[in-house]
Amino acid sequence: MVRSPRFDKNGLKKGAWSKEEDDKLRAYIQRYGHWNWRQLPKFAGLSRCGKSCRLRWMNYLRPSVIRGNYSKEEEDLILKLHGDFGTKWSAMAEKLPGRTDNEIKNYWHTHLKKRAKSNPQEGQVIEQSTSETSPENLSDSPSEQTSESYPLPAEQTSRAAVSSSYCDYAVFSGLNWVAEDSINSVESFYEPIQNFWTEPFLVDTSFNHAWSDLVEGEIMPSYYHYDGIELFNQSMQEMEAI
DNA sequence: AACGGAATCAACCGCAGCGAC
DNA sequence: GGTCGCTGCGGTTGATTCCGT
Repeated sequence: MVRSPRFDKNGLKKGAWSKEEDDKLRAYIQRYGHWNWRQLPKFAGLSRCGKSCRLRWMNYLRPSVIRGNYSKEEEDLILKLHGDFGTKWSAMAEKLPGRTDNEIKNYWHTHLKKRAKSNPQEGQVIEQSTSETSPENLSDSPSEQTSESYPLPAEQTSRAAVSSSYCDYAVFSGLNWVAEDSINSVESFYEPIQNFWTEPFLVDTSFNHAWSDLVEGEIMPSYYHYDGIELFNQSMQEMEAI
């Protein structure tokens, strides 16, 4: 089901991701977030292009991604959203927290396209019966509508509330932490890396400033050499121990 | 049991949009 | 206003699995 691994002319790996690669990417983003997808694989020690890393994270490794069968309600909503949005899969994904655009797209092509074709009226029927979940009535916050439309286990609901970017790695690590929360909670959880959290790239925008000027081939900015690599390796060991 | 076509889904590719300079 | 780099999106591909014969 997955493409066999191979290397392109630039030495970048393509094809299926190994568990080791997944672990590296997950651990890296858990620690540092995805401050720059293009540079990320270099610092994470991956022979992948940034695009591939981003896709793997967004569609597979991201903690808020729900894997598993689609419920009848989800199917109906996808049918209806397809009527509203067409092939705007990312817009549809926003209304289906935990499902990725790629996943919805695949599911549409493999399951729902035929259903929609054989019963073109279905979307309209669904629209009437599920008017409370129509885009116009949906909250701007995906997580809010999720908890109403599709009750999720508490853990999933809280995860869905923190959907992307720099928050994901914190959620993944089980911190139940969101951006607005105090840094203190993180510091107390991860005592050994408190310097990391107080360094410049703690703040979203500072990621770029702190990292974008790196010299090619330099693994970490000099002032992060110890904390960065050592703690990254430590993180990997911690994960393996779990 | 063996084969072939259909179904599935992770991953790739190319392009558009956006912000920075 | 033009160019460049980066990100995200939608369409497509291809390896694997499933299922009927």
